Amino acid sequence: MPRTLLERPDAVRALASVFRRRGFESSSLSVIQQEAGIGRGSLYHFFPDGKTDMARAVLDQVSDWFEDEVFVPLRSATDAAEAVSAMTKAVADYFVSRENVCLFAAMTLGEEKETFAAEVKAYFVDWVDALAALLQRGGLTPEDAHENALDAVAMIQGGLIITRAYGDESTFLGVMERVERRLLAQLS
Amino acid sequence: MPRTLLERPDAVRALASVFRRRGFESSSLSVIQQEAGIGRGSLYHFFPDGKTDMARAVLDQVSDWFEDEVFVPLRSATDAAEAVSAMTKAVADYFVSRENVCLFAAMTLGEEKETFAAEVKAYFVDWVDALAALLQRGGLTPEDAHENALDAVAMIQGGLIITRAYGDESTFLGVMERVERRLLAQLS
DNA sequence: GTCTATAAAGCGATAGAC
DNA sequence: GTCTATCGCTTTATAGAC
Repeated sequence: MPRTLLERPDAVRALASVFRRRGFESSSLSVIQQEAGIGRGSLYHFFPDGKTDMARAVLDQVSDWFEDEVFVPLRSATDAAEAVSAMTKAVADYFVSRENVCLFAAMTLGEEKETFAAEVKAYFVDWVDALAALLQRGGLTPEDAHENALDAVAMIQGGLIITRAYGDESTFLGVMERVERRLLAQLS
Repeated sequence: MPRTLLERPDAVRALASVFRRRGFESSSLSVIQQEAGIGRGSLYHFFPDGKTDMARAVLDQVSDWFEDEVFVPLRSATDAAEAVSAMTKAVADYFVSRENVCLFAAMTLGEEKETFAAEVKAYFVDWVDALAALLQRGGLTPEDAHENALDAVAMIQGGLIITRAYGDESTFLGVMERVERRLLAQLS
């Protein structure tokens, strides 16, 4: 008899957690089976093309979250300062609750980097461009807006790396505070 | 007869190049053998404990380079502004000539992250602390110095990620320019 | 939709000749 | 110091019962 009946989105969430904790390449199917609590049969039922399919589904889910919770709010905001604060808060909460790992950043290294190069590029382009457009609406020149947006996203991503190296979550929160402060300073 | 007689440092350099291009976990011994041009027998002669030994040797070599070319100059500098410019130039040249990959950052994810956690932490602590001490000598408060140092290293590391995602080297050079400019602005 | 058993390939590591 | 052959194990993926 089946252990548990699963919805695909639940499976994707469980996979994402395993990939964040162990990395994509060292998450073997045996490990995934154990740590996600999903049998091999179910995995290949939901993801017929195997591990690559699982990675794609996970990246899609992360991408959807950022689209809804970060990029759309940035694009539709009228108050630039308010939108900057909302973004830094949403992003800080997101990564703190997800092992301080950005799966798109992880995909810029290793085996699967060519496979997902287009998706990874789109993620960062969408983020930087949405933030840059907001900063421009807040009064910055196109060049300043783009540079400040790119630097902010870079600082967030680098902050995740250093936070994992330090093993100290407050490091990331400090970085996020200063990202917010620096962006707000540009708007005033 | 032996194909080529190799010195260990040459082998380490070749390994580093393979690890940067393919990542540690997807560099199988067959791949290493082919791309580094070192036979299996030689690899286990130089690195008796296998892949972990190879990774340790590569990280040690990177660490030595940063110690000599970045950390020591930062610690011994008297002119803070000059030292900031020297650091950003050295670091920019280094990563541009090495596939825009920081192997220590790569080791914050995946299989071997526990194995090298201490070395990885030491690398980032040494870098941030050496830069913070310099900024403090340049007139910043201890708190401001440490925050600005950490943010600079984070921006560099995040800049590498976005540069790989964009597939465009000039992105990294732009980030490095602005890291330099921001640090110099603090010193004036 | 989930299970177990198994196939085929690749893995890291070792041994022993040269 | 380098080579090749090989061991034992794990890997991804598949097949077929339930």
